[in-house]
Amino acid sequence: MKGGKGADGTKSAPGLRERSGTARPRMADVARIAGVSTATVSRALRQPELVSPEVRGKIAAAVEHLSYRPNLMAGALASARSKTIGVIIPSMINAFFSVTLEAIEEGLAGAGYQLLIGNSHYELETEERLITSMLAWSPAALVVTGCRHSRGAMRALLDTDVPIVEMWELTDNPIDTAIGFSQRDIGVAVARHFKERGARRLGFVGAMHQRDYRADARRAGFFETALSVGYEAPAEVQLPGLPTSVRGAKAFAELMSAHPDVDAVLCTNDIVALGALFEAQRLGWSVPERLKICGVGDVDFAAACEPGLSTVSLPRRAIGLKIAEVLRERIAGNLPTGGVHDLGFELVRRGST
Amino acid sequence: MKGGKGADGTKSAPGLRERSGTARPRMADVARIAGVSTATVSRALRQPELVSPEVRGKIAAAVEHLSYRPNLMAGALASARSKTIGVIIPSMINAFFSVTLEAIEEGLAGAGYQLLIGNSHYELETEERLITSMLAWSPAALVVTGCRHSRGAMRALLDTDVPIVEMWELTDNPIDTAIGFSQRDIGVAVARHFKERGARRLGFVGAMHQRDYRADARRAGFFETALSVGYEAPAEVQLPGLPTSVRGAKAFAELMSAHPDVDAVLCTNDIVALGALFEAQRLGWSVPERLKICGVGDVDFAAACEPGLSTVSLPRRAIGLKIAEVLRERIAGNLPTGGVHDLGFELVRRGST
DNA sequence: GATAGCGATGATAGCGGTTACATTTTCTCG
DNA sequence: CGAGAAAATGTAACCGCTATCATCGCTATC
Repeated sequence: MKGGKGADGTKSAPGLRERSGTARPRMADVARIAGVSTATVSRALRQPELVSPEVRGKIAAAVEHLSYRPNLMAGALASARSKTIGVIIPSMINAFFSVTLEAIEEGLAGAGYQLLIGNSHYELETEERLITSMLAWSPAALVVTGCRHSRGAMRALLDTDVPIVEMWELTDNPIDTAIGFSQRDIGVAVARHFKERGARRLGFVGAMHQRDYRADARRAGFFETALSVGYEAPAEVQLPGLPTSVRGAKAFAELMSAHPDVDAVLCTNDIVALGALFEAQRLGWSVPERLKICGVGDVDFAAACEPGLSTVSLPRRAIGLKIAEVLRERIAGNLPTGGVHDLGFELVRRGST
Repeated sequence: MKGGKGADGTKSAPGLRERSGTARPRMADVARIAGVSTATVSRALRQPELVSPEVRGKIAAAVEHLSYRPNLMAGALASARSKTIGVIIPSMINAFFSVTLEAIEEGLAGAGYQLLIGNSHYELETEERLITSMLAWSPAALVVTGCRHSRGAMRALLDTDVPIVEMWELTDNPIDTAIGFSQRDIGVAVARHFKERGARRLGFVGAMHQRDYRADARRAGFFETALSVGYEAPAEVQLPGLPTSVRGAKAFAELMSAHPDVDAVLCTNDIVALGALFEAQRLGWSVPERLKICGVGDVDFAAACEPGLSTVSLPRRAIGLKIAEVLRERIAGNLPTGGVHDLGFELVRRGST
């Protein structure tokens, strides 16, 4: 029964290491019952081909009988490697990262890996803390979001033998392996798209200006391209706080009232864009005729609204699967060298542009 | 520099346990430099008040100098407890669980805990596998979603001393602690709400009928209450596969074409409901006059669309914070006994009903 | 028939900490 | 000032498993 339930009055002296009635079986117990040494049990469990079928059978029976589960920490300590993958993302709420996370998990769970997840909250210092504390678990690999890190984090990442993957961004100079796409080029592509669609004056709704530097890269690409194809600098407004639809709607309204000549708006992500889209409808601007709206992310939802939201589809799932693939190779030792994998993105044109 | 980068031609024999140039410092190194025993170092690190300030200073200096990080696995093995919290959720993509996850993390990260996350994909067998493998890490606590488990999982959960929290659901008979709300009552509340609003004939759009039994409990509450307040059994359609907006729109259209008399629809969640809402607009049904639509979850987005989506707001964040709170107490040993915490939900009426 | 070769298994030293217990140092106070 | 208690530190036995190396039969080889 559950320990710790006070009702029985058993005051368990804190700190006293007591084995409750049925102790969790150890490998030694299995070995004893099967009549072999622990070394053989260990082998039978991790490299069965080294053990004779007969003994293997006895061990399996003992394991079954005791319902033995190896203590992974002991194993990890002894072998100096654990079946754990550390993943650091800047936000758990952001559905984009969740999809990537799920894909990593799918690609690796079968091989018995567990995901150790950390949330950096878009803060480089928090990321550094997480990196060092995750490395203290000797994970089989560590996945971080982005290619920009604090000095301390950089040192820790370069200094370890754990395979490192930087995701959701590209760089010429990866610590080890980078898997993602060019954030900047997204801005470029949308600006060009607006041009093609005949927009006259561009606008931009951003968020977390100083913290989310990936979003900032998109913005930079958008602004530079706008200028280079003949626009004046896009009108801009930044959301206070996290990007939500409600805030997006409000910010969009401000943008349009300050710059009524704007006729094409890029929003930092789809959530914001959808807020803007609805606000536009409420305000009576016809989309896409009078006003074009484009988001980033291609959330499930963008395809369902009316008009459909044009957006940039990101390889969120592909990133995760690729990470899993690379990591499997990497851990198996086949792929000693890192590299950069550009998974691209896709501008999905729907009704809103 | 990074190990494993092939360029230098160093073929590192696999399996050979080699220390790269600068070995990771061990506690013994710190002890030597500080001129004390490892026991003292260990104490200085985890119960500083037991060590004299002077020695503490020397140790801190040595730690700093070597940039020593304790090997958490060794510590966990020796102390039979790890600063790890296992959390099993049925889906990582589902934003609801993500919010709870983030809240758990927020409430616990400060205390140095790491989240070990598993995805059960709404499968009880997968959950069982995850439970046993997570328990093999001796986590400080284990959080599972829901109160229904396979026999094997149940046995494992009852048999361990690790504190267990069942979340997102209530039960009269928790394994240890349950923190959530009544799924069934949500269905009840929405049925009553429709009645109050004068609906004549109810409809229901569901998903994952056989897998997501929590959604099923909502459905049951809705159907039973519908009957008990005088409706005939709601017209129903089930989505094939995961609940998405696009599928929701389609299923909703089917429902309405098969049962044109339906004038109030409960959708299993907001994503589906929003698909339905837009489809309704496309089809020219006026909302809420001709047709009322209600979702579940209160996603950010539900407040932004036009008309606003009526929905049931779930205590997603509150659940996570409560879990963190209970766990902190629990781990500190103050709160030996479990219990059931009903965090309730709230029907949020917006324009769509 | 002695020897090498090979597969299967056992013995055992760690992995890097934690902690019960022993020991030493420092107070406290009659 | 010395005894006893309290505080600070050291000693060493684990935690439970992995991995190296030694050992033990047996068969293949000359």
